[in-house]
Amino acid sequence: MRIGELARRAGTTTRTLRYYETRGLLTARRGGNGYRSYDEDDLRLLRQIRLLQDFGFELEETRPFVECLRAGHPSGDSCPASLDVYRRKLAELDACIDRLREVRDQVGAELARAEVAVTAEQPSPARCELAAE
Amino acid sequence: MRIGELARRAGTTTRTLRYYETRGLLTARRGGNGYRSYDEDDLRLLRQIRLLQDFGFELEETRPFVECLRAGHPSGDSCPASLDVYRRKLAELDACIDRLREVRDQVGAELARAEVAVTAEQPSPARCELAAE
DNA sequence: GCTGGCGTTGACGTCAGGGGCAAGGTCTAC
DNA sequence: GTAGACCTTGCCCCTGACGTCAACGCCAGC
Repeated sequence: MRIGELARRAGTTTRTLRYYETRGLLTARRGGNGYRSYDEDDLRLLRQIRLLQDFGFELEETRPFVECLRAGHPSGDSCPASLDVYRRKLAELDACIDRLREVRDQVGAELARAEVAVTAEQPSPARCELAAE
Repeated sequence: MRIGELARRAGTTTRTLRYYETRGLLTARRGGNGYRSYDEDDLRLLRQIRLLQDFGFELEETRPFVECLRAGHPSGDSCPASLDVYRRKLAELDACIDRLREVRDQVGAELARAEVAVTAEQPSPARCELAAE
C-alpha cells in the first residue's frame, strides 16, 4: 500500500508518516516510481506508535516498542525495554498528576481569597437587600 | 532600579524581562542614557507574573492580572477578569488531571497485561524452582 | 491531451518562552 | 585611563510534532 492509504488507515496524515521516517521510525520500501510502499506490518507498527502518542508518549519513547515489533515480537511491549518505558511513564504521570493537584489547590485557594476580598471591598446589593429584610 | 537588579530581585533574567516588554507586559521608563528604569510597582507586577507562570499559566493569561495592578488595584486578582482566568484555569486543571488519570490507568493496564504475557511466554526460573520444591 | 488526484523533496512556519551572541554604548572603581 | 560590569538593539537558535506551501513527477480516466 502507498503512503496515503496507510495514513488513512491509521488515522493520520502523510506528512506525519514522512516525519516519522526522518526520525528513523517506520522505514519504507520504494517502488520503481520512487513511491513509498508499506505492508500490514507497517500498519501495526504505526498503530502502536499512534496508541502511545495518544497516551502522551514522546516519539522517542515509542522507539523501543517499534524495535520490539521489528525484532519479530508479537506486540511492541513484549520486550523489557518497552516495559521500562511503561514504568517510567507511570512514575512520570503520577508525579505530573500530583503536581497538577497541588497547583489546582493553590489556584483554588487564591480564587477563594480573591473572591472574599472582592465582596469585602464592595458588598453586593443582594447582600444589602438580604440584610435589609 | 535597572533591568539587572529587577531581574535578580524577581529571580529571573534580563532576557526574560525584555521578552515580557515585547509582549506588552511590564513596560519600562527610560533614563537619559537609554537604560530601562523600574520601580517597586514594577517588581510587584513582575512577581505577579512569575507566580502565575509557576502555576503554569501562559503569559497571555497573566495579562488581566497585570492590567488590574496597573489600574491601581491592590492585587492582580482584584478584578473580575482575573477571577475569570482563575476559574477557567481551575476547570482546565480539573480536565487535565482527569485525562491524565485515565491515561495512567490505561498505561497501568497495558503494563500489567504485558508483564503477564512476558512471564507466560518465558516462565521465570524462580517460578520453576518454586514449583519444583 | 488534459484534468484531478496522488506522490516526491525541500524549505519555512507554528506555538511559548526564552537562550546566546555580536557589536557597541555607559558607568564605576581603581 | 582603563578594566570590567552593566546596558542597548538585533539577530538567529532551541524544543516537538507536525502544518503548509512550492514546484515538480506519475498515473488513471475521459
